[in-house]
Amino acid sequence: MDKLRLLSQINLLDELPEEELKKVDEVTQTAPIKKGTIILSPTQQMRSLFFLKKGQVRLFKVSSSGKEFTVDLLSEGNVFGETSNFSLTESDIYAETMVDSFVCTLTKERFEELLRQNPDISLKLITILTSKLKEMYQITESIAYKDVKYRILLLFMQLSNRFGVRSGEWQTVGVKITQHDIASMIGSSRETVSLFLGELEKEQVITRKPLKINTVLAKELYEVEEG
DNA sequence: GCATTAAAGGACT
DNA sequence: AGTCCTTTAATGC
Repeated sequence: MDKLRLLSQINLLDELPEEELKKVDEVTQTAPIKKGTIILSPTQQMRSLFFLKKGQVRLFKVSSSGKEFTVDLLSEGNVFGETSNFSLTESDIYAETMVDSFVCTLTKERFEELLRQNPDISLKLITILTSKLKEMYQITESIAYKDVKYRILLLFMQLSNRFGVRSGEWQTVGVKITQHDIASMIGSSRETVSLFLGELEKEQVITRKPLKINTVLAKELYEVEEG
């Protein structure tokens, strides 16, 4: 596995010149991690940041009654805790690999050093965090005021914009996701998600295998329900 | 309008 | 074969 090439695929780092990339490479360690592994939990806090080189990771919280709320999905090229660990507060967040993955670790100190030396990376990090914040605002608002069908569409639009591939009016969602995952991201239940996915498929707003969303039809549905 | 429960079928390893 | 994922229907808030 070409470590350097994988590093250059980290979206935060892709603007780094080669020599800087090599420096980063020297202070990081890459490890293969099997699907379903908890790599971060409230009880085993790490003082490092993670670069997800390959695979998919889910960040989630667990309520006192044992229910999971998924905060974020991460795909190849993402850094975490972009959203959790890097903020000073120790948070009760779990990170679990959803597929077999390659994760590389970087100490917080090294990462901060990297930011100081490369203002462009800092700016890019702000951009990433800002757009994530915007997404979270949308999701929380939709949980307060919108129905489940709307929330599913909103989620798909967000995932699709971040991870998907566009071809005309159709966009792939771009991540491997179960109905339980969806439910845990929009504050719903698996069964209800199943019901509405069925409806959305009949209405031809989405397709499954592969999971795609028709952005035009989705937007129409937004407007109807916003009125 | 949706969660919950239950029950059963399908898919993955 | 066993676990995980999905679907469907009934019930009640």
